[in-house]
Amino acid sequence: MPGSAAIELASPANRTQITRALLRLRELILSGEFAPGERLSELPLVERLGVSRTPLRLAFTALEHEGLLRGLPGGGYVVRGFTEADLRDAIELRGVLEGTAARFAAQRGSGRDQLRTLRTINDAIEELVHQADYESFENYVELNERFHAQLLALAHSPMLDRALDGIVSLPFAGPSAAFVFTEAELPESRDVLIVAHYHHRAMIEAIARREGARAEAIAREHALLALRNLEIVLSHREVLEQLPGARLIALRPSATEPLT
Amino acid sequence: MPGSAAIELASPANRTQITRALLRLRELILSGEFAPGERLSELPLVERLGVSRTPLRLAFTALEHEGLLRGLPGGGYVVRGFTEADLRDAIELRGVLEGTAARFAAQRGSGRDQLRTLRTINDAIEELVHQADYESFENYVELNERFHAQLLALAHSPMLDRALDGIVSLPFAGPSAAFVFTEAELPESRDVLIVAHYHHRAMIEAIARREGARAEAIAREHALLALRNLEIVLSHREVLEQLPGARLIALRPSATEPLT
DNA sequence: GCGCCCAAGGCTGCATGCAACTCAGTACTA
DNA sequence: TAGTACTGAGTTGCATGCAGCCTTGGGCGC
Repeated sequence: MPGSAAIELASPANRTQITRALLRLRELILSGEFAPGERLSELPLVERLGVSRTPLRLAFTALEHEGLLRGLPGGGYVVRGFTEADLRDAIELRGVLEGTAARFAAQRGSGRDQLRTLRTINDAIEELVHQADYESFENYVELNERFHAQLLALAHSPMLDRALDGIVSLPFAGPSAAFVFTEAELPESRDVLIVAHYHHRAMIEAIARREGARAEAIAREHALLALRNLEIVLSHREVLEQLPGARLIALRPSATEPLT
Repeated sequence: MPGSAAIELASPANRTQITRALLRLRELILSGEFAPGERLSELPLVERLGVSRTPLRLAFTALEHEGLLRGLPGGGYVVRGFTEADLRDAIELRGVLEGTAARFAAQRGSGRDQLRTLRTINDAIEELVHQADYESFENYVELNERFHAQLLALAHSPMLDRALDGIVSLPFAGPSAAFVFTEAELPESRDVLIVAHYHHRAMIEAIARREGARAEAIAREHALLALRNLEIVLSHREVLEQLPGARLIALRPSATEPLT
């Protein structure tokens, strides 16, 4: 579940009623339990989630800032829907921001051992790229997330962390979200992983050589790879269903099943 | 007060107790009433703001997401401080995102009349650039904000809006924040306005010609202008005081007044 | 004298009652 | 028939009481 661990913000302590409500509610929304635009009333959810209205409201506001809910002028919240254009923009924005992270990393080039960590992660990825079993894939996703997290760490910019959080918290915009289709063993899957791994290597090289502009360009192109994945997913409806929050996406009429 | 109107999010209706608490509390924080790292307790603020604990807490969470407060693991909130590096990064990130907005505008080039609106705003700015009185300056700031808002509108990207909101909501990162020093009539002020206006014109031209890369580069450089302003402000402590949220900034020792 | 433990105060997390607001449906009037 | 005003249900906004947590200070034991 990408993005679920993104905005923890741990404002009040964890394992509170707020956290309970937040996790459960986010799960319900991403599972498509509510239709986009549907209003979420407090009282029905109170008994459904087993928390009282106060923490539930705080969970609402958290989800609003996270982008999954939208506040109504007269009070109350509705589930937010996304268009295909939103998905594309979110992914491209992630590319822009990760590109900035890569550039910062190259320009500032502080942590020598931090860069080594990045290399270590990527070496581990290399061993998985050519494997086809499901477990390897799960490991790949895990390592891929760590790679991107480490890249961000190399940038040494809390402000950049914040900005990227706002994008990655969306269910489909994380660095691994679009890989879901690989699970379905679509034929295009293998090559994408190889290219992605090449991007990682090139990025590391550019950062090590302090080639900021190149590092930025590669990171952007790397995200566009996810965009390509998304196009594939959008054209395979049976795979799309596995994408978290798929029910929140308003498909273009052309991609929609005919009205029966 | 840049950024104060940024995240309205109008979640619950306006003119509520939450809004009252939010506006007043933000004002108090930006005015430097609380030191960075200082803990904000609910009860003292309840009597000070005249609202009860419930809306106050919601205001806390809003300010946390806005970036002015930080939640403690054990509960409670502290005022967040910023380093000079944070300021620089925030401004540079605004440049990156506004650059993306300009590129989107160039690539998508939808609204012909929207672009005309941008031109109209900039024509109005042109008449003010060479005036020196205070009223003109206020109008300039107003028009400058509108220019940047309109540029964002041209991008037609709600996701981009969101990302930029997260940056601009910071008190010193808005497109006009660094212009405060002009009020103090520092000698460098005039030329900056002229260059900024040139950037605006070049941006419009690039967008009209669908030159995405150029539009992006100009917008980035345009933000770096604010960065230069910031450097000037940071070296004039008497002007710095006028920057909203100045008391939240941890100055480098070199720029700090000697320990007396 | 130093360190640990205990207790008390203060603070936040949570639940719930009350009030005000919004919206929908209906009936009445022009 | 169309428009308006009213009423009612449902919902959210707000305040406050209570309970549990963390912190801090003092006292006691080693």
